[in-house]
Amino acid sequence: MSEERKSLNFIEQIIEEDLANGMSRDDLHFRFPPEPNGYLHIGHTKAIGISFGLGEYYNAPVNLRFDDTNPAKEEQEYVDAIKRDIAWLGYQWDKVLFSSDYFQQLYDWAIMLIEEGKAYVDSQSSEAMAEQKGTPTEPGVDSPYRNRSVKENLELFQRMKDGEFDEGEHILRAKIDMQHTNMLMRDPIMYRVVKKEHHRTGDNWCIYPMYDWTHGESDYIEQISHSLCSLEFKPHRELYDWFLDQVVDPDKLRPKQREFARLNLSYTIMSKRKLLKLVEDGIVSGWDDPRMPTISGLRRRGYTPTALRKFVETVGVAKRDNVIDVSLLEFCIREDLNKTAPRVMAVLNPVKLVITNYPEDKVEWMDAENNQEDESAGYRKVPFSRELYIEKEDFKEEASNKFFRLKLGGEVRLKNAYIIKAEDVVKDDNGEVKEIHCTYSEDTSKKVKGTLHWVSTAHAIKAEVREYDRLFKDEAPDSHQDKDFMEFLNPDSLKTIEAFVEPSLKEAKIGDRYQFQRLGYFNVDDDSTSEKLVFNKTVGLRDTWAKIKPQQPKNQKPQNNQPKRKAIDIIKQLGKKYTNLPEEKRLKVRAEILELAKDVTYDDIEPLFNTAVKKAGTRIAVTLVLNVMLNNGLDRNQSVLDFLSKAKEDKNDLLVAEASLI
RNA sequence: UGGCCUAUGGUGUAACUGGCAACACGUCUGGUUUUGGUCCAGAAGAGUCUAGGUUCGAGCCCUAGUAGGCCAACCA
Repeated sequence: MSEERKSLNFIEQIIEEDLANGMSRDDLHFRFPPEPNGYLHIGHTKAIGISFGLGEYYNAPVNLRFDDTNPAKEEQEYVDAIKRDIAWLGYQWDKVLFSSDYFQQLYDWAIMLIEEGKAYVDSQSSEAMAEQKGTPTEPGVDSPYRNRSVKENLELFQRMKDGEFDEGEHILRAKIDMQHTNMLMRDPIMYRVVKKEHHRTGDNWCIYPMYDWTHGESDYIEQISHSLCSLEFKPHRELYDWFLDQVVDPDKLRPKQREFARLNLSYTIMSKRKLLKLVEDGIVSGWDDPRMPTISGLRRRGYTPTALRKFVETVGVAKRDNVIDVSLLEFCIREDLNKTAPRVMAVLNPVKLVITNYPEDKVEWMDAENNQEDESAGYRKVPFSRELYIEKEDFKEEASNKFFRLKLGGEVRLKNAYIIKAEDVVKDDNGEVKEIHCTYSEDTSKKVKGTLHWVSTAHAIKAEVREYDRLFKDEAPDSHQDKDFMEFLNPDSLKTIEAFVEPSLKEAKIGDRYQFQRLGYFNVDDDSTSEKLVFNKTVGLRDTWAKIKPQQPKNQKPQNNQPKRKAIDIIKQLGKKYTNLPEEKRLKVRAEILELAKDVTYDDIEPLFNTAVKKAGTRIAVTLVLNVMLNNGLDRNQSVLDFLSKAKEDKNDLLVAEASLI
């Protein structure tokens, strides 16, 4: 059987087209080019997934190339973190490369451009040049230095390289067109003087190439076939191609830049600059704070590579701006963890439960299934005794039938143990429930609606649990022109809880992931020690109870009661397609129109008498409506008669037939 | 007084390149269940930004609008 044809995204289509037009599969070569000036975030995961995913699919090499042309911002720490994150996601690069590897080649090409009269040294202030550059709506003007002699340019550029000038004194520009509609083509800067130590080349260079001059040529040097980047680089493509034109050997592969829409996630920010601010201001504990959308943050939070890869795959690749709902990310991590995470019991907000008819010093070790989704996961033992902790929210003195947890006089099952019945409560001076007294029955076969998790007070281990909420209160915190994203910070994004967990967790190691039954997925945080267990809440379980709980407000979405569409609008829409429907469906639509016609007024229908002759479908619909209306006593005025007589002479048989019925 | 890109249920992506608008998330029912989880069955929700045009037939092609995004760093 032929496998179901998976639809290709537009980039895959471009590649398939190239292949069909004679490009060899062996020529496919991709790259991921991060600047080592920050940590990778979930948005990068999409870019990584695209290029590395293509590499996996076509079995083509993918280079990891650090775009390190700005020594002022780039650091080794970031290089290491980026490599760690990509490897953790499970992708394998072919070579680790650096744009700085190509500084000499780039310099040689620059000399060539100067000699060909296609580049010149400009010696104005950046302000003066900005002025001359014009605006998107106004053309720029030529620099007074634009026509320096080749000899002078060569000499000045040499002296720039030799460190004879300070930063800002001279720059090298490509000579293209100051009137160009694309501002990037208005004599873009190729080199600037920067007197800073570079993390790899040290002080070998005092001049550094700009992004545009570097990127395409690096792709060409590495023979990258498809250079994929995000949409904001679209205008750069023209310049990318211009620079390539200057150096490309027609016998060699010429790289192609294509752009896709970057990933945006609701309630989060994705700018490295802004994420850095959160780190520097101490809003979060670091780049890997579990609330951060960084890959390292998500890893620490308990996300898995599988879930992240599934997520970017599900999100798709296209060219329009998008905001993905965090619920999709949460779905992906739950889906993975549901299959893999061992179940354990933990009580986050405890209240004491005393089983009055259970012997004081008795302990039973109950069998508990580790993961009902995975038979090979096996069983463990959990201690049961007279005094337990259960969740406060799992008990109410009285509650409606909808609440099928524990209430006075009611019965519930204790997971992996017995069925209990609440008999009494002990309260403190403030009226808070301190203890729930209950009795148990050894008959576990009985049907009860609710099942609670619990831990034995004598055996429970104390653990710190960190529960996270979104970092920002706004759906799109950095999209407000008038407000800074920092204004939307959620002050309650971290909640630290003292919890009780079952004793089997004593052996839990950093990074281990669990499902705390009925609560959510948790993993052991890096801060955890043998003395003090620390858990992160990765994500809660889907909670349908939480959705029905708010009994009073019932704040339904207002959109739900959207006004009904007007009958005539539905008829117009049905009519539009009428003539190309198969007969069976057409008859159904016909009946529908006749029904809707009862709600149509003459004022609704009158303007449609002028429908173009070609729109047979719409005119049939009008005819059907008229039939109903005339039967209901509508006056046969001249407009109606004209419309009908024209309809009877139409070349469309269906229309003639309907008109003749009147 | 510009250039380029984009426009399909609440969200994201499809629609074999012109033939009854599909899938996932989310939402809502019902069933199973020692997790109000999972799983299973089902439903609602768009008529494809607008107006013209081409065509037997348009979400796909053409024209003109409208809306949103990107472009004026010696950043990438």
